[in-house]
Amino acid sequence: MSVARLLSSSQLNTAIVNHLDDGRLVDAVKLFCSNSHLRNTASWNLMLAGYIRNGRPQCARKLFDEMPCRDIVSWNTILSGFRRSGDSFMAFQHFSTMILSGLRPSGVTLTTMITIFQSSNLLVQLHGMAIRTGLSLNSIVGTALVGGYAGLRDPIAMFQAFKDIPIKNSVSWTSLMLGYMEFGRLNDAERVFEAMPVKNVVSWTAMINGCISNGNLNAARRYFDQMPIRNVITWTSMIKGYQQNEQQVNALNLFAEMLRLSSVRPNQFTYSTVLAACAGCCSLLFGKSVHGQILKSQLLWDVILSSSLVEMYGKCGDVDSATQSFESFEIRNVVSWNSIIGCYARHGLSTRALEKFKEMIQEGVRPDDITFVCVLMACVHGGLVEEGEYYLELMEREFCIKPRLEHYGCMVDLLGRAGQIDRAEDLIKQMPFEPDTALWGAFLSACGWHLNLEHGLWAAKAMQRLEMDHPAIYSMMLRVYGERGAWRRVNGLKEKMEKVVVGKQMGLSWVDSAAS
DNA sequence: ATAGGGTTAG
Repeated sequence: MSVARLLSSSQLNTAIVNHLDDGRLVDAVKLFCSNSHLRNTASWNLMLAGYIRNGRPQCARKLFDEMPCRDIVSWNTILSGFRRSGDSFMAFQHFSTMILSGLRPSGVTLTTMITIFQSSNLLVQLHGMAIRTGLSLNSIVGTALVGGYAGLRDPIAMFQAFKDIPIKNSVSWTSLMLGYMEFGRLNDAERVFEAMPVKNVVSWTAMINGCISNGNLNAARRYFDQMPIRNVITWTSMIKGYQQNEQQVNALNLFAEMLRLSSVRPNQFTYSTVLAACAGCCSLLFGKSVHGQILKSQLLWDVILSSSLVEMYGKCGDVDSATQSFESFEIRNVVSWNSIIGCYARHGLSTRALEKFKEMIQEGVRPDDITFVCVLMACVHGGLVEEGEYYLELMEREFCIKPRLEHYGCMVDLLGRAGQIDRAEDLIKQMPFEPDTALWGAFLSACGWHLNLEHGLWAAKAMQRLEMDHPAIYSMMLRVYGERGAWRRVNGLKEKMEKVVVGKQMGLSWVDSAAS
């Protein structure tokens, strides 16, 4: 760093801005500290914003408390910091202090507060304050109110807030459209979109995402094809739309089309979506090629992108590459750990999965509910009944995670496979959830495997009452009756099977389908 | 210097 002598406040501030824009927070701090004689309020505000932009809310607060004098920008900046860190209580407290100190809120203040307290009753108070101070005439404040009332699930107030915006631009229109999308009112959203005088890429993309979140993939694709200009966010949204609707091949085709026919280049967001699509259809070939593309593109491996890669290799059955990827990334979080533990669990490497879990705890990463699904899955595949019971108890006692239906499902599977049908049934009876089809299926398979007619029938009847169906019902019964030589009942069941299961997905293996 | 609309993982 050069040590040129700074002569004025504006020189100091320009130098701070340059450092912050280059992401050199430390240098900005040094400059700020070593030039205390040149500091003005703007210098303090710049540092405040710098800390917040770099995700250091605690430093920002300390600086804010030490400031000799605070102007409206200082208050607005610290409020935006509380928004970033999701601390609405502190935001409210500081806002009150500011008002009580006699400082008048600006449009920025109200906009920030509105976005923090959208979907809270405080919104109405803020709206009132905006009207009293005349700040509701500010288009940005008005647009924030539209989003706020959407969050409050009040379509009438939302539309009124929109009408009250004196000069509506495409941001205001898009907010209104998104509001209707959130209400599931696709027709109203489309009407607003049609009426929008100027549409840009963002409005089009918002429209596409709205269609997707309302489950209308075809409409989304129509808008996608219709729009004049698509950017990387548009492409990623559409690809993600296919991916989350289990249309992995369409997702991958669209990605290929993006590379081939457009000049838009993928980013981290695109790649993590595409990797999820590869994982979803177990396409190791495509996944490896995407991995190569990412390496060539020199993109940064953020924690999301890297865990998508681990997940892709894990789901595509390449355990070694999953391991290698996981170990090679410095930044890891719960999701990355879950991906690798889940990978080992799925592939029957129970010991390795449980070792990874212990390693994760040692590294101080806090497990979540999904971690324990993976851990229990590992116990199921290894037949580790005692370990499973231990972890089920551990998750609640040590980590305050209440077992969900999925965890109970694993336990039923675990006990059932071990032949402890009675205990599995006890667990079903005492758990605080209604069993789903998957859980009954696991239980029934266990009954079939262990020739336990009594419990199997109990489960089959329960499923019938709930109008659930599962191939395991029939295979269990076939097994049980067949084993007992009750061939007449087997034949009856086969007829029933044909009636009930025809047209639905049967539990046929590839060999069965080829044989028939 | 601070504010409003669109994208990512299990």
